[in-house]
This record gives sequence, structure tokens and C-alpha cells, in this order.
Amino acid sequence: MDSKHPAGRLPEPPNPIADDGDETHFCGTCAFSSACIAAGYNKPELAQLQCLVEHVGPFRAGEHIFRTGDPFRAIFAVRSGTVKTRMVDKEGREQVLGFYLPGEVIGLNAIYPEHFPCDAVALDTSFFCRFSFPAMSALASRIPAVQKHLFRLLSKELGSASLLAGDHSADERMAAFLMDLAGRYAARGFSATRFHLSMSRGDIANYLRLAAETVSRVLSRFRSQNLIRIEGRELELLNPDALRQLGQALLPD
Amino acid sequence: MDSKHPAGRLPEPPNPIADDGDETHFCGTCAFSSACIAAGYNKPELAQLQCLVEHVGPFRAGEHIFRTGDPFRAIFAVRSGTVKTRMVDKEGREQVLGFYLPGEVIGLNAIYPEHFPCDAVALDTSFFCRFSFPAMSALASRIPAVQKHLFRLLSKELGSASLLAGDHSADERMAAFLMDLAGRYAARGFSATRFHLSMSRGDIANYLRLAAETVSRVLSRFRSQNLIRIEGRELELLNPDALRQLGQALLPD
DNA sequence: CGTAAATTTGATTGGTCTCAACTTTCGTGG
DNA sequence: CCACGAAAGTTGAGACCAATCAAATTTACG
Repeated sequence: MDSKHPAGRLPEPPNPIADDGDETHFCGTCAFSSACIAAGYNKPELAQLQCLVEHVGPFRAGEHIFRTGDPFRAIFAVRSGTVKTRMVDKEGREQVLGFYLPGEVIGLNAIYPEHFPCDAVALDTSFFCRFSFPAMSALASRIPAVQKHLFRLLSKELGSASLLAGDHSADERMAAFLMDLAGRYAARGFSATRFHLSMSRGDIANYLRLAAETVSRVLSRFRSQNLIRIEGRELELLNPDALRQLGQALLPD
Repeated sequence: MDSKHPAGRLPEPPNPIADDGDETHFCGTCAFSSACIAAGYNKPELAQLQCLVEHVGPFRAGEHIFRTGDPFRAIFAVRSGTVKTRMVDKEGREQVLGFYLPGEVIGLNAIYPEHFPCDAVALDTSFFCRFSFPAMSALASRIPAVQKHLFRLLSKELGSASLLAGDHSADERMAAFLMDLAGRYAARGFSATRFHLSMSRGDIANYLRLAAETVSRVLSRFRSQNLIRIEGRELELLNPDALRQLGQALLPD
């Protein structure tokens, strides 16, 4: 054990799987929470919002939430678990487009083409809130706050392409990736310094446009620099400031 | 003259600057056309749509349409000219996010942050239709087709990040870039095989995450392979099929 | 417990960047 | 109209980071 830390094993991090028994907490951290609140928990409109939501799942690791070419009928908020979206070109090469954590929304890029342009694959056992898009649009017409919320969701996703931008080194991209995940977990109320990487090294590499071997090497280097602790897919950020510094060119602010 | 083609100079391509005297044609190719049509050219709503549109310009090459941090109040449809959007990090390094041609819309990524997250810089003398976003939202609430159109615009832009995706060779990225431009010009009624590159080699390189020298080398190679003719910024695609083939991994379908 | 998949680590290769020099284009003013 | 300087673009040579190839090891799972 070359780690300077006492424990031989990383303790289990808090499991970022929403408690099905705690609707209020989950909804409070969901990307739709402000829309739901705007609709009014105590107004008749809420009933309509509830109407168009359907809880779906579980999906096991590797199962598809939707597939490329499926007709677009709904968007999905991740309720628990993790999802990757990906495209597969005709030579069979996979391209990972993004990872989605509890509270985040998938499927928005299907509105225009009216068919899903990518696959969504569960990385963990996952549950979702399914929002019928026609019903959601109709509601948005009647409740400006819901419309505004949808515009904001779409616009927000437009701004999140920056991890891939620029010709940055493997270290910069990896540091930015870890800090991005940390920030997104923190935004949903989970630990920002200890979490589980639901995706494989290969998926991370693919997403960051690196080779899987490079991801492994960078993580090893970060560990030897005491920037992180990592055992398998359990991660602890030991020096978030240094990581933020490393990835600053790719991170917001 | 090492070219096998008879003419010593490339003829001037059709100038993709909308004819101000031909409103109908421009609006027919604008990204908002279907919204305008949906609003109904002969209904009272059209008056409202006209109300919230303001023609702005000219902006000369190098002038800003908006700057990072400006409060978000409107989106802009390019009426004529070309625009690049870019972010500048605190070390002063520029990152080109995209190029926008006549009929395309800029500013959508500012809805969520409520401030523009990037600069928009004219590459040509340019004119715009400015759409007040609050007014547009209000109209969208009353006219479902307008709302739908905004959703589609936003979603479409989500799907257009693919040129940057993947770790592809300089040749693949350049070929895909040229074919993407060609397709977008064609969609607006301009020539798909002869057009002017309004952006510098440096801007192309930055956008494609290459060095300017690499862009220059790739274009020279394409020329020597008779895939293109290029003189300065005047471009002719001599073998679009081969270029599409080269860039297929990055192009839709 | 055994096999396949994932991960780590090492050695080598290669494509693109960097540095550098030169040419061309463009805008400006004499 | 031409001269001039600055910016943009081209081309070459060498260096370097990450990809690829290869192999050992660990982990996951039936």
C-alpha cells in the first residue's frame, strides 16, 4: 500500500441512488424541480404535470433507455443510476456523447430530428421519470414557467460541450472531467469529493477522445501526485483545488 | 499554373449575401421562416412577429454582435454575412465555437445563463434580424407553432457538435468541415460546390482543434489530389463524393 | 472456480505541433 | 499608382504527446 492514508480500503461513498421513498428530496434535486414548483404544488396544474410523468425502470447496466432511430415521444429525467449517450457509426465505432447523473435530462437532442439521434445506455441499475413531450409542450403553452424551464434546459445543454473543446492535454481533460463530475454531484446534493465512477475507463477515454491506456496512465499519475485516491471505480479527490487548476482552461469561470 | 482546369482564376462564386430588396426570398431561407409562416402571413399574429423583429447592421468584419457577459435580451438570425462565436479564456487563448451562415441563429446558448457565454464576431460585413427573446417567448406561449419552432432550433443546435467529436485525423476533420459548410450553403439556396471561406485558416484550425499550419497542409494535399480547387479563400469542391467519404465518420448519415 | 472483460504498465510508432523561414495578400498612405 | 509594412498563408525540419502494440494482472460474473 503506497498510499499515505490510513485506511486500506476506500470507504463506500454515499450511494447516489435516489431513495424511492423520498419523493420530495428527489424532486427537489431533479432538473424539473423548478418547473414542478412553478406549476405549483398546490394548483390544479400540478395534477397535469403529474399526469404526464411516468416512472420507468429499472434498467440494468447495459440496457437501452432508447436507441438511435426510435421515434421521439418523450424525454427522460434520470431518477437514479447513470446513463451514457453514444452514437455508433457504420463501421461500428462508438462515440460517447455524454454521461447523465441523477436529476439530469436525456433526449432533448431528439426534438428536432423527431427521432433519437443516439443510444442511451444505462451504466448502473437506473430509474427514470418519463415526460411525454407532446403533453409537456402543451403544458408549456399554458404555463409560461414550464416553457421557460424547457428553454433553459435546452440552452444549458448547449453550453455543456466545453469539456471536449480545445486541443488540451490528457491531464487537463481528465482533471476537468473529474471536477465536472464533482460539481454535478454536488449540485444534486451528493459528495463532491468521493464518488463512484459508473463508467469504464474505456467510456471515459472515448468521451474525452483519449485511448483507454492514456486514461489509466493519467489516473495513475494523479494518484502518485496525491491528487486523487482511486481503487477500481471508487474515487476520492484529495486536492480538488489542484485539479481545478489543472483543468481550468476547460471549466466554467 | 499547375491546375488542370482551363480558367486561370476561379470565377466569383454567387455572393451569399441576402438581397435586401427580396424579403420574401430571404425569409424563405431563414431559420425562422417556418415560425413566420406558422404565425400566418395573413393573420394578425404576423404583425406581432414583425413587431419583435428588428433589423440591425451593418457590422464590419471584426465587430462584435455581442460580447461575453452581455445581458441576454435577444437572439439574432444572420441575414447576410458570416459570424464566428468564440470564448476567450483568462490566459487570452481563443476557442472558436462555431461559424454561422445566412439564415442561421446565434445566441441560443445564452438563454440559460441569461448572459452571453461567448463573443459573436462578424467575419464579413453582416446584417441580422434581432428577435427580442422575452417577446418571442410570450408569442411562443400563444402560438404553439412558434414554441415548437424554438424547441426545434435549440434541439437542432444540440446535434451539431459532431464535427468536433471523436479523435479523427486532420484530413477527416477538414473534409467533414468542408462538406458541412457545403450542405449548409445548399440548405439556404447557395452553391454547394463553390463558395467563399469567410474565416481565416487560423479560425478554421482553432475550430477544428488543429494548428493553422496543419490546415494549410491539408488543403494543399486536397488540392494536389484534385479534391478541391482553392485560391485564397475561394473554394471549389471538385470531388464532393470523395470528400464526403473522407469525412463520413464525422458527418450525419 | 474458470473464463472473459477490464485495467495497468511498458515499449515503440506516428501524426500533429512547434519553431522557423519564406511568400503572398491586403490595407494604408505617400 | 506604387511603396511599404503588417497580417495571412505556405512549406520544411524536428520534437513530443498520445496512440498503438504487447503483455501481465486484476476484477467481474456465470
